[in-house]
Amino acid sequence: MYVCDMKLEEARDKFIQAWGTLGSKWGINRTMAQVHALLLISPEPLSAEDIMSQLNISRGNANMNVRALIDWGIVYKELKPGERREFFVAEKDIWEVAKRISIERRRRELEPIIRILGQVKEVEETHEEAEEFTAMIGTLEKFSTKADKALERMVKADEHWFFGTFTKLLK
Amino acid sequence: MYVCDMKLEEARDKFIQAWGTLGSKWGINRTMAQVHALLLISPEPLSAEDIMSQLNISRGNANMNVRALIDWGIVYKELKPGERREFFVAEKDIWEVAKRISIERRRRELEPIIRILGQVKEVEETHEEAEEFTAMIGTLEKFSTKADKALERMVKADEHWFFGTFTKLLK
DNA sequence: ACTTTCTTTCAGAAAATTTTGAAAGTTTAG
DNA sequence: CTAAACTTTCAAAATTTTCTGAAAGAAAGT
Repeated sequence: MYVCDMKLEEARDKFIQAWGTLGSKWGINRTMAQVHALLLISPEPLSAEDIMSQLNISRGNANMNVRALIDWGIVYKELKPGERREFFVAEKDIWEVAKRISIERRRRELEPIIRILGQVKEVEETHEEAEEFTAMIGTLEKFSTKADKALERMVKADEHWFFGTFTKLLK
Repeated sequence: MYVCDMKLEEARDKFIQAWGTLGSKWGINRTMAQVHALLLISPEPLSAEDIMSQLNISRGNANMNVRALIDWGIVYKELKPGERREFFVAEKDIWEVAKRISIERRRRELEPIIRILGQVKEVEETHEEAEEFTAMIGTLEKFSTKADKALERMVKADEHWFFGTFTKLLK
């Protein structure tokens, strides 16, 4: 093994590790984030076997997390001609990745809470105590809806979706 | 127990539950989010005891999570004259809450990854393989830095806008 | 149809995170 | 100083999440 390879491997590992940690702080599991990191920095498509051996994880785990990444739309299956097995590549356009993640999280997390706020706001208004409660729920609902709309606009806008609308978010 | 109280309690519970679930999807633990929800919809400051009994959690757990919320700057200690024990109130201005959360997450999560990307980019450039790697790391670094700056600007821009409405929201 | 090669599933195991509760620490009052 | 009233800490227990690996499923070649 060459000295220079060592350095590159070290850097790769460090990056994969860090990306995994970041992911786990954002409600994405560590391994899923690591698989994503590995695919991001791999110039060539990787097979399930590659992912398993490079990250030291089981077949089932690798499969589950690759599938989840495909669900999120940030990893693609790739078939090589003359090869039976599947290979995987990450979406390399980071803006696209961020966009897809924001779409997914909006759908999975923001929308459910908005729905529940709507339900909960319909509590009987016959008590004084309820007034403060519904006022807060109303505020939260307004906020969530605004955030939701802002995200939606962001995603619909083109190339500069992020900056064009992100800075306007709170105005 | 009155029928109308039931309905309000139901709604409160449902909201607390939902907020807890949301939190757990965002890397905030369920109980911490529930304590936050409870304080958000409580017109009066609550004591540790109140939180323990309303959420059915232990003293240690209540204390730990209240402290974490205080660290995040979205819950405050409040001392009542003539009372020995401490009471807690949530920041009721949702924009302020969102701002504080974005400040905290930027500091705790975005900054560390930017630091690591910087380190990792300094890998030896003597191999062809390394080129693709450093290119991707560079892209990620640029993206993260931009996101970081955007968040910073957002928070700063908000400060101006925010002062106008600040006083009237504090009752 | 059968074999080979690869993918998916899922129940149980392992790991990580969260919670508890009792003990230790702190503060205030007398 | 001592007791009373709270708050904080932390090791062990409970819970939740994640991972494994063997078995079942699918697809392609012969």
